[in-house]
Amino acid sequence: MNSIKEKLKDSNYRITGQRAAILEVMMDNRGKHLSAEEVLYKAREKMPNIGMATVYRTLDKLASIEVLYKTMFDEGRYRYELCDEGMHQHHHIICLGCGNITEMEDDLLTILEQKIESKGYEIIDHDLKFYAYCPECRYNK
Amino acid sequence: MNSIKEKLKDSNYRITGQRAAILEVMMDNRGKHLSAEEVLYKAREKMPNIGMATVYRTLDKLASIEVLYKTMFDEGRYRYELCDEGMHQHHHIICLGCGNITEMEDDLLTILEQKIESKGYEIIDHDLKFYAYCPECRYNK
DNA sequence: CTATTATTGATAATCATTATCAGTTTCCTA
DNA sequence: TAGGAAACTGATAATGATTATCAATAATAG
Repeated sequence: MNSIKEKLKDSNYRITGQRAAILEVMMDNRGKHLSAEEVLYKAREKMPNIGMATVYRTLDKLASIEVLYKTMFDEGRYRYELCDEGMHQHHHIICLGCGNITEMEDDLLTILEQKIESKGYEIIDHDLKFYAYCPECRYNK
Repeated sequence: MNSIKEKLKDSNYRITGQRAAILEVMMDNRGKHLSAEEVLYKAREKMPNIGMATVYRTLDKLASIEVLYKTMFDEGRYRYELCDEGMHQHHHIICLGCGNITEMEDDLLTILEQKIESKGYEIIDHDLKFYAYCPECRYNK
């Protein structure tokens, strides 16, 4: 939580009411993957006049200083989640039935990364998604 | 190559001039990841009047019978590539410098998948991307 | 307190993709 | 082989998410 404030200060980023509201929304929804539209509606509960342009701008800004993580889950729109510490090695499981996204921690990819780096690449990040049926949807198929 | 024709027949899929052109484009560009727009322009070299709606329709149809593979690389648009045999276990390395996408074969994910399945999930597919600097871009940074 | 600068919301613009629809082609069957 | 049902096409309009524009407002440094 501290480290978020540090990141904000480090990037001479003016903390306004709307930005605080958006940050609050993201912190209230730790672990969830919200679309810009979802953030807009939730933020309007705290600040009714907030506009969608502000939401997009703020989310992108927060992603650029690594307070948020911005990903596209093959559905044609971006989703945002709060960057936790230890967030580096986390993967997503997307349920093909209900669409829910859950996370798993793991660190098995280092072997693969070493393989790639031995070919001269410098790896910055990775992104691993599993498409699956969750226990419930599997049962109801 | 045969298996493509089989897939087409199996899905009572009418093979027209435009579809042949699009398939040709994809086969000429084996291993590349083309956007719909790129396919359109390349297909127009073979058939000048082909329309973009046809390209989208055909690409999606080919993806649905697993002749093509449709993915989104975090840039807001879909890309298509020919499904090779043994395509199942292949991952993408996206260069953050030049944007080139290369592939690697591997099979280390089965361990992870077993872990997830032991929790009751049924895994259908996965998608692993590495964001990196390729040897050349790394050198010129 | 005031000038500079960043931020905001409304709106229009953009970009990729999808839907619509009338005209055309293909295929099946009589 | 003709004729009709069904699939396919291209042009165009519509959609949905995101980005750009711009005048008005708010925050900050001096």
